Parts: sequence; structure tokens; C-alpha cells
Amino acid sequence: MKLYDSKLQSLVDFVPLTQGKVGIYVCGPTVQSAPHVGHLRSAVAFDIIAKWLEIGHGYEVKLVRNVTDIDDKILVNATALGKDWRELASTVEAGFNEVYEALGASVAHKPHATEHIQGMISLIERLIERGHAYQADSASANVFFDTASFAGYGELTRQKLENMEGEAIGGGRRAAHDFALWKSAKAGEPETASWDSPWGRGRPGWHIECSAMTLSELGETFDIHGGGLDLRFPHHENELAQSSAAGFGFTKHWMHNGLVTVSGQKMSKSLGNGVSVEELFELGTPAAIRYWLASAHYRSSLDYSPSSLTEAVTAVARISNFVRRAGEVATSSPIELPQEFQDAMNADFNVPVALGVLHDTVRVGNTALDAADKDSVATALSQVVRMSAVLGLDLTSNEKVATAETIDLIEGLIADRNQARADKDYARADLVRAELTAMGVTIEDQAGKTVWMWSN
RNA sequence: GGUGGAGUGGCUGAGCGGCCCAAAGCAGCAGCCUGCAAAGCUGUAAAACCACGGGUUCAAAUCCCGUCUCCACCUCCA
Repeated sequence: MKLYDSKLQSLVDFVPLTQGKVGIYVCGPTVQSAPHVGHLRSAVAFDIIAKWLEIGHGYEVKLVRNVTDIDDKILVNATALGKDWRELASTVEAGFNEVYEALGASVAHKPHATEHIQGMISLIERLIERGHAYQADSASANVFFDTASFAGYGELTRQKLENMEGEAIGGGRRAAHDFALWKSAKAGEPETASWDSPWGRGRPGWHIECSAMTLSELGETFDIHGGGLDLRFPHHENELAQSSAAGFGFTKHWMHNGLVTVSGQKMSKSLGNGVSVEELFELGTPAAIRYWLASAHYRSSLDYSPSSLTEAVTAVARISNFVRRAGEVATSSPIELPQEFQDAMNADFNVPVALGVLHDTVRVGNTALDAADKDSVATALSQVVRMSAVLGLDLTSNEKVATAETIDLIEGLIADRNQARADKDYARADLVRAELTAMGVTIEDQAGKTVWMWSN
């Protein structure tokens, strides 16, 4: 299979470093405020990538997504809210975990920055020993990475130092692009937000966290490092510099997901065009949201609009309706995935094409249903279920989940309506139907019976 | 200034030298079903001169050159 390596800027054959095993590290959120749609896109993209490597290739995948739980913004936001920063971080993280869970994009490995302070300190010491980092001056605990000492600096994003804008020299920083590895504790910051180090009390810079956590979780060398396109510079460039300068092989491949846009512009807090997760969940089921997030190739930008989400709701309903109807006459069994689907996924995880195959299969299955061709229905059903599993689409979200009383009520109304229809009292039948609709119930008159489901 | 990416039907969105008079979905239309709608299914007309102008090739949406427009990154960001 091939994947697009965003450092090499080309499609490459993917071969795990260790046979049968794949290590993936994806940059997770800084838990400073509630998640937005962009976080979900990244999570779903890499979840599908991991699932395909597991289901499609049988690899044992270790997917790591870190949590940055100490950072300037967390401290600033906590102060503004009058909260302990640790409380804010854990509350926000719980919110992230909730939506990841809802979308089926949870990960088993979630290292926290605050749990890896010692690893970061060791790594910084190693960089100083090797001549790639320096302490600002004896009076400050600031430690910077010395970009001039590392010839490969800029190779991830193909930029030259002289062309880049940089930060003002100060605080012991020798060059505009030298970046902080360790930041001296500042007056007024909570005591709990700093740690002892050989250079004095302080806290880690952002980039060193990920280098330390990849080392701890995946070792000196691993297969894939991922994250949003906006993290390429400076974050990933700096991570690469740190880990390489420390003498580690680091990641074999880089993968970056495209950003979510609104009217063509990047969704971000600073632009104030962020779409909240709540808004998304009001418009669609988790399966529909996942479908929408996956409907554009992971490297393309994905433009948000309410109508694009309702389209996804309809599309998912088409798939789940087939599964529901087919399930009445056939059972799903483990089966080979359609070749076109496998080909699409093997071509740099081309999910839009894979979704096309899924819909094609649904159409084949529906045709078979109409023709009462049970064998073909069973095959299509099995394939659809399997493809949906790879894509992580939970098709059961509008299944009948209700209390016994509610079910009795609904079934009673349906019986009333059918009695009215039998009596040719259509006015009353329509009235009952309107009542069901108001309850959020959609009914479907099939040959000889009426089935119901929750409306989308 | 530097580094990447994008411009395909009414909309979303694939394709990246011949299988493309361009996948799939949504919307539209028709048929089936229905008491009628809705829902569901099936089929399907029209609709894309593939941003624009050149070029290469037997053959280009796909390669090359130029132009225009848009986006991202170079500060924190998934």
C-alpha cells in the first residue's frame, strides 16, 4: 500500500519498520478550551488510517495521541476563569474524550505532558551535551535549541532560515529561530506549574514534549508521525530537529491532515469562525458526522456548511436503511472486502472512493432485496457491514432504543393507524401518523406490516 | 519575501497520460409501492468545452510553460 509522506512530498510504499507492527504518533490537543471541528477531523482521519492498517493489513497498530496539559494558554485561561490550571486541563480533557468516544475515535495510549517531565529533562540534557542546546545565562532557567548547530533545520518544510520570520532576540535567545526547550518559571505563575530542573525551576517548551513522549511510547524510531497541516511549522520541524539532533531515527514517515474551513477560510479561534462540537451534534448523528469528516480525502481541506452535514445525514441513512432492511432477511458474516474498496484504501487512504464503493454495494444489495435474491443480499450486507467497520461508521445510531412503555405507545399508535386504514378512515390514520412524527418516529409501510424507526 | 496546496456539473466530491463523451453522494425527474402523502426502492434526461492562454503527445482534467484567483504555514493552532 502507498501513503503520502509529507516530508518527501510524494507517495511511498508503506512497509513497517518491524514486521507486523506499526507505531503511530499523532499530535493531540492542548487542553486549554473546548474541542472544535478541526480536532475531530484530525482524530477521525488517523483513526481510519489506524483501522485500515489493522483490518486491511492485519498489523498490530499502536496509535498514540498525546495530551498537552501544561502550556501558556492553559495557565492564562485558568487565571481568567479563576480556576486551578490542573482542574481546567482535566475538565477540558474530559470534554475531548467525550467527543472522541462519541465519534469512535478514542485511542488507548494518551500520554500527558505533565507525566513526562523527567523524560523531557533528560532529552534536553542530552541535547546540551551534544552541543545542540544552551542555557540562556546563569540567571535564567531558559534553555534554547541552537538551530545554527543543526544543519538539517528546516528540512521538513523546506525552508531556509534566512527566509523565515522569527522571534525577537531576547531572554537569552541567541538567534531568531532558536526555540525554547525549557522555560524559566515566571513570577505570578502558580508554584504547581513549574518543576525543578538542572537549570532551575520552570516548565517544558511545547515541542520537547512530543519528542520525549514519542521516545517513551514508541522508542527511538517509529513508523508514522501525524497531525494537522498547521503543525508542520514550527511544531513538527522543531520536533524533528530535537529528536534528530539527539541522535534518534525518529519517525520514518510524516502525514498531515488537511484543515477544516468555513467559507474557504481556516476554522480557528482567532478568526472567531469556529463551529462548536455541540452545533455539529445537533445537526447529525455520530455516524453522519464521521461520514462528513471522512467525505473529503484526508489531505484536502474540508469546508463546513450545515447543508454539507445534512447531506451526510441523508447518505448515512441510505446505508443504514439498507443494513436494517437486509438484516430482516439475511445475516452478515465475515467476508472479503470488495477489491475496489481495498484498492482505494491502499492508495493513500482514499476514503471518498471507498465511500463510493460502499454506496455501489448498497445499490447492489437493494436491487437484490427487491428481487428477493437472498444470497446476494447476504453478500452485500456482509460487505457493507465490513466496509462500515473499517470506516468506523456506527450504523445503529437510529436503532430502536426506548423504554418498554414508549415502545408500547408507539406500537399501539401504529396499530390504531392500521385499524383506521383498514376502516378506510384515512383522516384518522393521517392524524395518528402526524402524532408519531411529532414524537420523532418515522414509519414505513411495508408489504403486510408497518415498521418504525427514530427519525434522523 | 519564502514554502506548500487548491480551482472539475446546481451542491459536496473522486479521478492526476488512453478504460473519462469524468466515480460516488445530495438535489431534480420518472416509475414501483401507497388510500394519499411521507419514507423506501429502482431507473434516469439534461447538466462539467475539467480557472484561463500556449505547448508536448498518436492521445491531456491528468505532463510542461505562462497568467489569474483562492487557501495554508513562516506567532499559538488538529
